[in-house]
Amino acid sequence: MNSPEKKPGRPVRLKDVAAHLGLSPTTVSLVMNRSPAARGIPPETQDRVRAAAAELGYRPNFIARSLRRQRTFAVGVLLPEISEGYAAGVLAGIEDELLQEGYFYLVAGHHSKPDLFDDYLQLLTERSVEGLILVNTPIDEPLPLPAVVVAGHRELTGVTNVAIDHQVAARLALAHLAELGHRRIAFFKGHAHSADTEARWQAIVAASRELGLEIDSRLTLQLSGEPAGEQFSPEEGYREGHVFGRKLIETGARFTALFAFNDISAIGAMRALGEAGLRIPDDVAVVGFDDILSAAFQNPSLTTVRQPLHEMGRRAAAELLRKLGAPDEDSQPAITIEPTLVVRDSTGPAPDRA
Amino acid sequence: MNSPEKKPGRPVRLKDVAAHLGLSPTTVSLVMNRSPAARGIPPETQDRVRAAAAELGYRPNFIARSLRRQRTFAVGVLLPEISEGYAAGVLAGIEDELLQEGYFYLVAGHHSKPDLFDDYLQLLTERSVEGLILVNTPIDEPLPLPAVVVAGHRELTGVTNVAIDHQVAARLALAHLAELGHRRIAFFKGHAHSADTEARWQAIVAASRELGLEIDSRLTLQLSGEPAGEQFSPEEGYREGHVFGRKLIETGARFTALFAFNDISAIGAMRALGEAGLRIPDDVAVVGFDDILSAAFQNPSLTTVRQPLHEMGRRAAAELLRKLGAPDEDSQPAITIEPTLVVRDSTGPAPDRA
DNA sequence: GGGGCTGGCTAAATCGTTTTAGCATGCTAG
DNA sequence: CTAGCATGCTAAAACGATTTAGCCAGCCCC
Repeated sequence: MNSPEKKPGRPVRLKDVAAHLGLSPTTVSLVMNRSPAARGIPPETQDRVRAAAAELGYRPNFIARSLRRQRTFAVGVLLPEISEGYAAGVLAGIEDELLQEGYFYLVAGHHSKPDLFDDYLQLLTERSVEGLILVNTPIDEPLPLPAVVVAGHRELTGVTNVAIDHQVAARLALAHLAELGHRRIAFFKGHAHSADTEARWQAIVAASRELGLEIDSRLTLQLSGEPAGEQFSPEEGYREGHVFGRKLIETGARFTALFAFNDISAIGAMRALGEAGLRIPDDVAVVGFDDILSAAFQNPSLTTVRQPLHEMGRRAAAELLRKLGAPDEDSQPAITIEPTLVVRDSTGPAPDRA
Repeated sequence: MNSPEKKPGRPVRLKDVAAHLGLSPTTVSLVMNRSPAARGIPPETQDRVRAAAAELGYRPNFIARSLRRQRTFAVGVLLPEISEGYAAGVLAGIEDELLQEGYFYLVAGHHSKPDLFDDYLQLLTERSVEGLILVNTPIDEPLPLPAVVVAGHRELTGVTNVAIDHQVAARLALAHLAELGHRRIAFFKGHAHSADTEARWQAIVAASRELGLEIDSRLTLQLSGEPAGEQFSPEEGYREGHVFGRKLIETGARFTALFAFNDISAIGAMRALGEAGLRIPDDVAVVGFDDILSAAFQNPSLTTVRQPLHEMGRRAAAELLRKLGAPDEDSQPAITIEPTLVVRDSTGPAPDRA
């Protein structure tokens, strides 16, 4: 009733509409596309064309159109693994932006295998995607298409890198702790293979200086993490957090707060601290990073720095579309996104507030 | 060095290869596609063609090929929201299967808005996807393409529904509890809008009968959950679990175990029970459903029924491809997947084991 | 020496659009 | 009366492949 013609017989083509009206395909095409060349076609005819198209249920064939116009309105997305949380969050943002702008995207998960990575790059270009978004995907060669990288590991000329603003992240977390009176803060550094590790640590060092905090190297533990290319396992991270929580206590150095590299290790550490008889947040305050789903469900719930994954995806997609629209302008090398601090129950006043 | 020609100048077309060899495009095409009609072309020429293609870096244009062959090797995926955990898990499975078989997919997240849903269906068909996979997406009209549904809400003729085997799920959980000596078990039923609610409850009733367990209606609470179409919020679910955990205690009816509808509500309930001074698993055993990431990180870690989301996605994709390959055979109306029980620390022997 | 066959290829149509170049027709202006 | 110019359309060539229908040369055989 609501849609005029839904015989699934076979799709109506431009030619059918033209024949039905006794006009040429050219005319119908011009009208349907509101082409400037349709200037010469009187409004009355235009209405007839549109009416017929609607009546017959004409839908232009995107494939044919793509071939002719050399535009696919599709971009390729490369990521390690869809169900990974980080990638899914970013992808959701990418999707929102792209669909809104009339684009679709093709996704390929390379599971961190470099050879698959190249294969998929091939397949995507074969399918004529117009640009690429790489999420958490290391790449050294220059890319054959306009590209934007989220959490890029390396700087590539002409490729925009969308990343979190580590300065802000570090300041948010440390200012929060400092304000609560914490002076002796322990840190988990990221594993060496992660792109974020070094930048974040530099930011922490800088923010500490600003706030007049001293960093005790005995209280700075580096997560070993998974070797690059291995299967990402959250449980591993949790276990390591647990082990490192114990290690912290064993150092004997006094600390009243912990800023972990991510929520997973923070949760592991909370468990270890609890087992050692320390109360959170009364004896030790804990701040995580990422704001994964579990963070809110911990006991106590975890204060953490939230990465706005959705927005990072959106911005990455928007920047790519901008590039596609204006290929000649040179693009900014980086877009940094401001994280936010989600204060929950794992942080409170320092016990030795003097 | 490894790839002969990577001038990004402009892509090499079939015609270029033909010209370079002094042959016709036809010949090159026949050879490249290993078409049966290439029978008449001597191996020597075939080798020359392939060598030239490799040398020039020829990659067939998928768009042109799709237009001519009326095959896109692409399917459309409709889901509520990518970053939703459930959907992401299923999508990862879909992806694995499809990429392996040389297909790509276009995803559209409709955010549970029925009008968006129809729009995207249009857009996907316009892009000539060959089939559809709907994840957790309600639909009443028949679909214009071969389709497979994951967690379908309704039966549709010709559409295969991939779903978890609720019988097995209920038996796994209840047998585990019964074996530990639990007789008085509380239940959280799903909200009325969920497709799984009714099927699962029926299965629970049946399994209880098999195991000789009685269901106490006072201990059976129905989650109100989000109204259909609202934003899915895990925190809501957690809060509701918390409230319902308290309600259970307030009923005054004795129970030694809880089988929740999902992990989120189980986690909320665990918190409430703990706050009421009950120890888990010593006083009350708790079983969840889904095995979300957080389940493993709870204290105590949560025993739960795991839905093999990845496999459900794989099976859905495989079934769709089968349909595409053999459109005439009638397909099975349903594929049920066996869940597994992940035993962790939230379950133990019943306190009143007599 | 001519019909038929085989081997090795190719011309041309086709998929469903977009787009460039231009054709009638009628009116206006000089 | 005719050049010029709108007006309203269309023919045909793309886009880059696949596929059908055949062409031509040479050879065999009777």
